[in-house]
Amino acid sequence: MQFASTVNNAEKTSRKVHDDQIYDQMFAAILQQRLTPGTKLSEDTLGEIFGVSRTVIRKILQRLAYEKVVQILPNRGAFVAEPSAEEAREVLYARRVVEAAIMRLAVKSHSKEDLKTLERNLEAEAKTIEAGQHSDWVALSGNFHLLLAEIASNRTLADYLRELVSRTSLIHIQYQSNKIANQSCSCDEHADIIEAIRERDEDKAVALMERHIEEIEKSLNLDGRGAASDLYEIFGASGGVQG
Amino acid sequence: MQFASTVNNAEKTSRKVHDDQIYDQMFAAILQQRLTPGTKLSEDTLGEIFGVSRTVIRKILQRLAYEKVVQILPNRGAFVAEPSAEEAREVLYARRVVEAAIMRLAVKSHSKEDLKTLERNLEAEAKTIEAGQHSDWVALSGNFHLLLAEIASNRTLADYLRELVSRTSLIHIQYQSNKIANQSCSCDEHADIIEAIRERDEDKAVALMERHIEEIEKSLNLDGRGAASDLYEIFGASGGVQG
DNA sequence: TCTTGATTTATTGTATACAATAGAGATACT
DNA sequence: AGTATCTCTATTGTATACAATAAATCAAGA
Repeated sequence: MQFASTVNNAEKTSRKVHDDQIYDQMFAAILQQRLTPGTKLSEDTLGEIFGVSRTVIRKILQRLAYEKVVQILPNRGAFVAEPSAEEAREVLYARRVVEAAIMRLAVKSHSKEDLKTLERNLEAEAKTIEAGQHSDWVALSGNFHLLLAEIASNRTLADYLRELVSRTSLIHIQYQSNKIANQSCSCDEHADIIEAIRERDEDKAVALMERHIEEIEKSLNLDGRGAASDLYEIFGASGGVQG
Repeated sequence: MQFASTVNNAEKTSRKVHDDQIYDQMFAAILQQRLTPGTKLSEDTLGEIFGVSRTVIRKILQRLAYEKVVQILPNRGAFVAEPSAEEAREVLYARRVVEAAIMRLAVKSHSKEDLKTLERNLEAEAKTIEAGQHSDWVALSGNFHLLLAEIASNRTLADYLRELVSRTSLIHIQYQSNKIANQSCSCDEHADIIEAIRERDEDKAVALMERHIEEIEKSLNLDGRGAASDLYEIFGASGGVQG
């Protein structure tokens, strides 16, 4: 599966590409939940796995840290990020803002070809839902938003959105509530958005998108204590365990 | 002069701080136009200047590159960025979007103390204009916007704005037109914005901010050929020089 | 004289060696 | 037994050595 704009800049020198391949693998591993929040990312280990020295691993970790997907603690090393509930709310607010702007641009400037691309993505989403391939669906769902950013053709906003989408994936992992029911709704919401774009109804498309992101936020469990304190819920609110 | 949030994360290990000091110096040098767009940033030279190895310089250059203040060309090295006219328009559009959102938050959540901070900054701006200290004014003017981001207390948006403001400084250097007259107006525009915030008139404050950023864009010379082709203007549109 | 090509040189890219730090574990003491 | 301190070890942070690349210089030919 190939998604939009995984690699950004990179004039294609054979060496640079190698770096980006490792980056892509780590990035994908985190978003597909094969690396879960809090996991230690040892430089030596990663170096051995990918057959490169710590030098190049460190560079990649710093990039991931800048994108807030990884957290680097001085003298302690790198860990898969564990976004707080507050950070989650910030990210979703930022997404509402950025995606509304992208939507206005996309509605104005989209071509028929763009609509087809969106529809192809939508079909793929539907298939993964039917097949119950959850992590594939998460990726495709994020990709829908990134496609819109590409259509809007504002590189700056697109870069921000890419960052926000990947952070949202991490947030989903940490704060997914049991009522995942309305995640399948999201597919319909995407369909409605495509329709509004086709009609070139800017305000409607923006409203739908804002509502869509609100739904995402609602589907999260941001109110209780954070994931770190979940032990209280897990073991019930009662007193001692050994007593 | 100390500006808002130059250093972001940095748990204060003595070593980490050292890195950030070098980063701050380079960042400031670029924004104060002591390093102009296109300047080569040699790793060896910078290492000698700051008394560290290339390792740490490379890390800093990569961070600056991620912030789009520096451009890294594979096997060629790092250069102070030379934003294109298209990039300039993108950045200013992104600013309009991000700052409108920040403004809504700031209007809602500001304290009296915040208003005083903004007014102190405004006074400092006025002084630098009187004294004709142009580069100081540019810095303070940018700082006004960063203060608003702090008041809004959405770290994600604040980080984006910080990046956008520094890129705007570079854009100003490359595309400043001769009609710098309305730059002094900006000070008044800031004053109006503070007033709207005090009145807690959200829509008015947002409208003023959007207009303010449009003014900034208007004051730039984005329509003609880019800075690279400026030689044509400089030597006139005529034919040969030697003939 | 201008262009084309090979050679040299300067600079970046990567690996590795060494230094500094933090955490784990052991030991001594209360 | 529990706590505090010390030592040791594993890992990160930094410097440096070496490899690879690109551009600058120089030479040769048209």
